[in-house]
Amino acid sequence: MHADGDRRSSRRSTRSVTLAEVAAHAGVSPQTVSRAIRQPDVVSAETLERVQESIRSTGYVPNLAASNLASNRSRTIAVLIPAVSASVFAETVQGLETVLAPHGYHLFIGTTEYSLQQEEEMLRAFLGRRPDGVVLVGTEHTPGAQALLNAARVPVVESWELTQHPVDSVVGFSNYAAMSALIEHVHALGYRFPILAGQFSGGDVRALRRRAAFEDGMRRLFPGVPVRILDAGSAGVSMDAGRDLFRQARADLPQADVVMFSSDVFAAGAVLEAMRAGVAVPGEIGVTGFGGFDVGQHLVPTLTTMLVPSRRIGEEAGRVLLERIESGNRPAAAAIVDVGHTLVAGESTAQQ
Amino acid sequence: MHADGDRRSSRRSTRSVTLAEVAAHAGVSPQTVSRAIRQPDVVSAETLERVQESIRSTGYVPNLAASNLASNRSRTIAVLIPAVSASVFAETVQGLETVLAPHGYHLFIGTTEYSLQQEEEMLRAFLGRRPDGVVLVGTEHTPGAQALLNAARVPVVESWELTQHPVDSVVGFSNYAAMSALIEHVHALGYRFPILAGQFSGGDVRALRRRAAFEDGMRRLFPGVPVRILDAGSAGVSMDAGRDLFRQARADLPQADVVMFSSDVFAAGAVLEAMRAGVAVPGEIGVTGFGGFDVGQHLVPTLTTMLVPSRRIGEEAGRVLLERIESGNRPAAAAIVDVGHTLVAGESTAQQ
DNA sequence: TTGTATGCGTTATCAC
DNA sequence: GTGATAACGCATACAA
Repeated sequence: MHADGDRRSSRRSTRSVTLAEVAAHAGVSPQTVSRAIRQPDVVSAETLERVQESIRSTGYVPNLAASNLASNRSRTIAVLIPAVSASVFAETVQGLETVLAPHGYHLFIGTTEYSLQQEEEMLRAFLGRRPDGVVLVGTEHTPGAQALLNAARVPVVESWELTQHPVDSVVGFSNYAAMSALIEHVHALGYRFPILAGQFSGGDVRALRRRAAFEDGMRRLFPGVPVRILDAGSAGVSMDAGRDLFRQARADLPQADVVMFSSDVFAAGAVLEAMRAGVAVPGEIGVTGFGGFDVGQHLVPTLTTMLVPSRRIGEEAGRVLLERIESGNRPAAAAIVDVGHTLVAGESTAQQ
Repeated sequence: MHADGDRRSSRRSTRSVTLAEVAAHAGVSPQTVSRAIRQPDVVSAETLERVQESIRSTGYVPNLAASNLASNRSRTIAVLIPAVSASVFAETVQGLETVLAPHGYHLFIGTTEYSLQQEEEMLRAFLGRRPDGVVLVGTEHTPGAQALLNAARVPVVESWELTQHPVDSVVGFSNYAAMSALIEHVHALGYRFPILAGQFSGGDVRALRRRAAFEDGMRRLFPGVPVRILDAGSAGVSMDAGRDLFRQARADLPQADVVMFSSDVFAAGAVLEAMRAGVAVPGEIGVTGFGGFDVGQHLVPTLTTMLVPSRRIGEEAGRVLLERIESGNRPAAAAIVDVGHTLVAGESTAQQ
């Protein structure tokens, strides 16, 4: 036993104000200060006033690491996305933040750069923070990541895809169904030789799903037509790459009458390249995108695309997490939320 | 005193593996496990091997909240930006992440929605996490926020602006100088009646700096020419708003021969609206943007703009933080880093 | 309504 | 090279 109240300088490194100091200042016990903060209505009015005054004058900021340790709740959500600078995921993060911040949850953001291996590593590091929830992009993970998630006993929301067997819950849409709907639209317009262009070797699993839908759609709707796919490699999703893909399509596959891009970013680059090169879209060749980005709807011609509710994915994921957390994470609450997708019939394709 | 090693169920809520359990499994003391993780070279080879094996087989994930509490280091950086979905700040976050993640620092992201009041509130909440560093956007903060920052005794990097008197360090560029350079370029091209269009009532302090530079530039370079500014209100920065601003400019200020937008997003919307409306840019009217976004350089015509190194701001901020943290945050290390800006003379303006 | 005792999982200190 | 012990700052259970 030792005398308390004084500062033994042995370990003390921060000079930040502690709850105990506020208590001393207010002439009450630490417990009362804690209560005054977290359940103000349980404390008498005078005491509350005195404590609040002490908090103000001492400049007390509660140490959430200590709170976390003691209460085993971190009020933290770990979010792993392929890249922050990819605007679609930024929208999702914004959606999460909008829903979670008002409830006192803060977001840890990490980027995987489309690598499942890196996802596992970041996950391991993030789980050390004992988050109250985890949000991932995609439904594919390394066995190691799966094991970590299962062991963590924390609500997990996978996103941007759908599966009947999520780790826990999932909020997204079917990339396969969305791309299928798009190629059906192209077929209905009377196009005869669609090709797919995009980036399929950078680790983006969802792009691969869309490619599979294109391939299956070709065989189903365009029997006899060769299935042609242009791959930008792993150069990154940029308008520059879209421009290059479009040039390549014109040069190597002149028979194609519509180029379906795996992202609006590529498609926008293509439409602008077409304009610069004097190629009429949709007159000479049709173009479709994927994503429903702002820029596509302002282009001349506007883009035919598949609109994906990026922000809503974040909002729904946030709601699912809150529900799971509040409910004490009982298994029954697991959810599969399909946010759907919307075909946008723009001017970059036309009835043939 | 009590017997250790067994689990008293009274408080225990997590069933996650603890360091002590790993120690028991390996037949060593907890301290040795801790060392094996953090200073592997201090532990004997056999012990190290045994501990690592125990970590693997138990699935141990260190609790960083406890580590934080004991070591008084959180390996956490608090980042407050106006909005995640604004791509420029997402780039900055990406830059921060790139530099900091390899050093084991994780990012807490919060959004202020361009409100200084909200910045203060989020800051208060974030400081409770005891971050090892703080990154803010802008050099203007509420007195309350200033007080919090000073009391926190943590490296702080302000960004996206410059000042001679930062709270601590600052990484950015002069919005005033950048806009001044742009209007000088417009003047050199022979334009006679520039107007400014953008959003100046949404709380974006940096946009106000640019507006001030425009106003001063007008008086200096275009004496006698009325200073006209179109404000989009607080509707948000979107291509839609850019389109509307352009229409308004054509309708209300037909004498203007160049519209200077406060963001490339507005300018891109304007250029595309001009195309749709059959207005020749730069033939009938010139357009400039601000930011140097990807889309602007692919438009037809390409955008005359001021390129801002968003990502580099994040990278430099990360480096400054690392340096400050490693050096024990001694005041001498404070830095003022000017990342500069680059004029991009595009096709949307022409010699008159 | 308020106070006391104790544990949360880790690291720092110091002894061996 | 390894271990025992005492913090770190707060929240929970229980007592008063």
